[in-house]
Amino acid sequence: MDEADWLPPNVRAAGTKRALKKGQPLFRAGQRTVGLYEIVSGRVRLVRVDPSGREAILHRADTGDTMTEASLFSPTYHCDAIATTAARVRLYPKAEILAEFARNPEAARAFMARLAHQVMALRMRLERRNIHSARDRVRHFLAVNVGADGRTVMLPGPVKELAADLGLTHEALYRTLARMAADGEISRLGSIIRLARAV
Amino acid sequence: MDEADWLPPNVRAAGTKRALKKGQPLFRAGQRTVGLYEIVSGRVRLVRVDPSGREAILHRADTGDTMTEASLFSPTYHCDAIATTAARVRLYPKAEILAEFARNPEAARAFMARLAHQVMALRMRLERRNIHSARDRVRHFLAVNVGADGRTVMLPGPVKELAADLGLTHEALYRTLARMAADGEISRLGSIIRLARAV
DNA sequence: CGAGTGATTGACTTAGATCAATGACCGTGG
DNA sequence: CCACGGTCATTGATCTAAGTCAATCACTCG
Repeated sequence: MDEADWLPPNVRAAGTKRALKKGQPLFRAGQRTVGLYEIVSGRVRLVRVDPSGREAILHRADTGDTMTEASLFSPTYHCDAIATTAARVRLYPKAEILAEFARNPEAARAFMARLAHQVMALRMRLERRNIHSARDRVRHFLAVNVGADGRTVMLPGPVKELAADLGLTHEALYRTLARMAADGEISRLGSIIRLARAV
Repeated sequence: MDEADWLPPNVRAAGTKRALKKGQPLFRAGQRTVGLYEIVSGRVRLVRVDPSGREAILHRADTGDTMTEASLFSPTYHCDAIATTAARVRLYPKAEILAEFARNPEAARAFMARLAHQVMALRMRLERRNIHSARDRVRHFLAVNVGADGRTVMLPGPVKELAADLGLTHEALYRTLARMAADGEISRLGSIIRLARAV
């Protein structure tokens, strides 16, 4: 279930662990790239620091995520990585990975497939963010995530997390769900949402 | 400058063109996947249609974009593609592409690099959408897109397009830029924005 | 020249952010 | 075994930034 499942065993084996204290940098812009990182625990942010010292967050990687995929194809980092919380990370060395891709086309294929799926998923989330109304954003999420029966959606985590994913405050999401339930559009059983497929 | 520049010549050569009328489907969910599409002109949307018949847009591909990268690794489509406007597309056949990847590691590498960069860019745009304030969203965009001098940002297109990218109405963006200029935070010369690096 | 598009600004409205409070639940350390 | 601190879930009240509607001007293109 891990994000790094797709890695071939010998690359996995070459992984090395490292612990970070909160606020500690993992790497800095300009340094030579070393490989693919997997967040074992904690959270790491990728930031670009502008000359005036302010941070612009490029990405937040959470427990289980991988990051710096693009750095495999670039000699140096273009942003800083800083531990947002205390964190443990695993590094899969660039040389190992690229060598494995060269000698094992199946590994390359798996990586490509993984990246392509990420692109697809990210585009979809971005598209969802183009929807202004909270309710329609929720509808979009539900439509895309219905189970095989076409009526049931299992929330992957707490509602608060979903709210962040949708780009809403948790309050706004609670209210929206409450209103949708009141209108009979959905019904809720904890983290299971059932659509009223009448319409 | 094309989105499909990275394609090796023999795959490019295998491309076949097709014209679509507005509203015409390019493919439907469930059909066998055929390859990578490049939009030569016009616009195509990827949609999932829920049982009640409403569309949830997964992605909008514009002139110059490529789409269906993930379909290279899946036997069937999981959404419909429909021409939003009259459009011309070029299809690079899946078999050609995968064969090329197998025989030419450099092509595979280029594709991986491309996907990895897309993932990075998409994550960043998503991160930007997490910023609620219009002004901070603009600041994020500027910080990430400053030129080498650290002060100048060239807008890639019309302001309206940027607004869409930022997830703002164009009015909101015009106003935000006007206010930032009034406050002396930036100055504008047409599509060139210069930051006042004082702070 | 007129149609179409981008740029810009004004007035008004509203959806969602913010601030705040409460109850349920859960692990855990004394 | 239970009290306490933490997080999630939920709802209320208030405020404001951004959306919506609308108008004007400049510009380009056939």
